[in-house]
Amino acid sequence: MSDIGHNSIAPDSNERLISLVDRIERLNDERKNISDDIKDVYVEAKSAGYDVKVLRRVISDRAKDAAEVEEQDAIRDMYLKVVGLY
Amino acid sequence: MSDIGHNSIAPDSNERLISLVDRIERLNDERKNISDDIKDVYVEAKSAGYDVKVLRRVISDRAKDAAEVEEQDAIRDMYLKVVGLY
Amino acid sequence: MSDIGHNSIAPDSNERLISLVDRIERLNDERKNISDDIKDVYVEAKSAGYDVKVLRRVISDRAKDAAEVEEQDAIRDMYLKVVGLY
Amino acid sequence: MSDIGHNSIAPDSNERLISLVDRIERLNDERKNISDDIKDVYVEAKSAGYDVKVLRRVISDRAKDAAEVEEQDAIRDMYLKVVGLY
DNA sequence: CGGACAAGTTTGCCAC
DNA sequence: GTGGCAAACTTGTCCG
Repeated sequence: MSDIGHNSIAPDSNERLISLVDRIERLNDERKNISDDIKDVYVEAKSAGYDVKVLRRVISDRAKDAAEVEEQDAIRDMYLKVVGLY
Repeated sequence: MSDIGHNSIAPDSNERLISLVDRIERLNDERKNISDDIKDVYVEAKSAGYDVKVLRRVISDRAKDAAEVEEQDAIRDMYLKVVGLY
Repeated sequence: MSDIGHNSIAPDSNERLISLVDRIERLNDERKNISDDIKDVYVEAKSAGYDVKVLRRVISDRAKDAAEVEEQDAIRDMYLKVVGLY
Repeated sequence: MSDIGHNSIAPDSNERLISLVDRIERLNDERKNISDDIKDVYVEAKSAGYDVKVLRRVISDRAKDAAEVEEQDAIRDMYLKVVGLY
């Protein structure tokens, strides 16, 4: 009886599994390299005198749509108005 | 010859070391419990309809002094003005 | 229409928000105090001649070992589930 | 006096800031594409009948095992240093 | 919506 | 003592 349909261990072949693992691991490596590149750019920004923390926030804001950013800012203002900023 | 002053392994006694480890581990546990309590309060806030993400931001703002919050907001506004918010 | 369920801004009352903020800030303070206590114990350990870096490692290892037990059980269960030996 | 070194707001020029933001956003996009590719491979693995959760575990374990080698060396060095056996 | 995974922030350590 | 580096912990996001 075939394993297919039983959520089994080795539905196809060992080679298939090895291939999948290799591909994922390779992609993970690529992604990590890009993350390192991003880190480098932030270091460069810092060297140029920019405020990295704020820069991250700006990047994050641009990733959302403008409406959402403005709404969250508005909520924040309301909360701060209620509890005060001390 | 005494071990003291040699940055040695067992400067005093095993009991002393065990006591230190126990105390630290107990404090770590307590700290974790408080972290869990904090998490619970945020869950409660969410249930009450508050925006948890913004709430975290407000707590964080209040932990800093007002001047710093305003300065970071100002920098953010400048950056966004330069690159735009799209 | 009620704001509840819409990720609203001021769902209940100012008092509720103030209460939540106070509780979180109080818990944050408690947690910080415990962190300071932990720091103190490490200082004491150092005074007693222990190597703090190694001591941190020991604490960390013991915590991981404890976590590892459940972890290993989870892995075993997962693998056994796949193998089909319930 | 120059702003550089003061965590300044606009240390160089608008073009510089725009360039930095563009580069980061481009890298973020690349990284997201790779993440999507990884996702696709997992979907393919699932289609082939593999248990994705277990597969993730295997990938994770292999990464940890690799890291563990250096880690163990570091621990050994640390402990040996304390024992005084250089 | 809850739990796994990734990102970001903070904290402690070390070199200067 | 300070500032950069590394690691721990917290927070946010995404998938099931």
